[in-house]
Amino acid sequence: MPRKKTFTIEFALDKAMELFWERGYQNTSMREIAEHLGLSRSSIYATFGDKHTLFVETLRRYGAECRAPGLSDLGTAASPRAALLRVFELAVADAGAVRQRDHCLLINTAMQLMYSDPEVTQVVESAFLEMENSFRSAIERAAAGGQVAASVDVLQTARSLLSIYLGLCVLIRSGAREEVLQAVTHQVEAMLPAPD
Amino acid sequence: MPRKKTFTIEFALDKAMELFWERGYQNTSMREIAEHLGLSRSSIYATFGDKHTLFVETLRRYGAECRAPGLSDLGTAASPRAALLRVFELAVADAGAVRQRDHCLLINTAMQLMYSDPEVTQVVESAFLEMENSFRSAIERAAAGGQVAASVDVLQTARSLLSIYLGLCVLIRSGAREEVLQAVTHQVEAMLPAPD
DNA sequence: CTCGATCTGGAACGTATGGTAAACTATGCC
DNA sequence: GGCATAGTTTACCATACGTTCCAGATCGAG
Repeated sequence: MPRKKTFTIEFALDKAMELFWERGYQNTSMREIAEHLGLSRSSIYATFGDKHTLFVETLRRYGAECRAPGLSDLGTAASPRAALLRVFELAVADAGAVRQRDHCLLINTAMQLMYSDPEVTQVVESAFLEMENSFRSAIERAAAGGQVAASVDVLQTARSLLSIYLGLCVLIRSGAREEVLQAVTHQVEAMLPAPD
Repeated sequence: MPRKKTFTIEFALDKAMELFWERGYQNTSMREIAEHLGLSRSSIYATFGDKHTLFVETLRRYGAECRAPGLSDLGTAASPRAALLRVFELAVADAGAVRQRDHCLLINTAMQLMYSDPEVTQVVESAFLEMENSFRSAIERAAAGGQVAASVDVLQTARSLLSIYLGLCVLIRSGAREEVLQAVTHQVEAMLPAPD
């Protein structure tokens, strides 16, 4: 039987993600990844094939594991409305802490690789759809629980929240001031009014 | 006196912008730009210095000339509220026509070049601020004219519209379905309610 | 027309990149 | 302890990029 790998695939993907995350696809070279990983390039090529599939793999893992902070709680939280607000507050709060690292690799990718890359396009599209659905079901639960008024259009609000969230990520990345980000979260609150 | 240039700087910037616009900074080579422009590289280098300053120049021109379609009407339109809605409707309408070309070079840039490029950062920041101000004054005028309720928080709404607009651009770029984009524009309408 | 300044085009340079081939090394079974 | 198998490494290749250099073309002034 042969030699064993000195690293796990998950470890490699996480490390690669760190670089893709803050530098983007084009700005990250395989040499940098290899160095960051403490391996030589050939090992990475032997494991993942080429840069593009490594990136897609990374993207899939990101989609499965991370996504927006707080998003995974939407389905289970006792208070769906509070959980919704928390998604936006977390984004804003983390923005102050780590400015350089964008909080949505997906958006980053959407803007960079959509030029003729159907594989990436599909991952991004389905991720956005999943976010929309998470928002939608949380709003539905909140409405059912009497936390938000029944008058809110569930689908329209879910899709608008998605748009606002994506815009928020862009603003964070571009170094927008705290007040701007706060204004957006307040607007999200206003979009989920309590029943009369 | 010497020979005259066979092209104007404005023409060159416009042509270069077309490529940067739909391909991004990293994905556009000076060779492609030269070919697209019908010139040789030396002429471009002689005129603009290097790729980075050419891009910054392009970005400044874009900021000054284009920006979001319909945005320039915000200050002068007879009906500020209609003009506001038009900004979003135009973005959605153009999305169907030319899917590949993003409708905001600035966002594209924000996501790609913010990594350690202070010059670009400043252009993007001030452009976003200007958009925010355009929204704000339009909302103020609409409120003064009785087109929207006095109860809307002007600044908060302006900043939220900015976030929604940026998110809309991301969604368009990622190939979102028409219904999603429509939902967002309807939400914008709802954010600018008529007075009771 | 001549001269000098400027522009243009193409060749060339240095570098960095994604990717590959072959040598080397460790593992587990006989 | 050999030996096959697979992982790791070193060195290399071809390519594409940003940029520069130089010869030739083109214009205006005298």
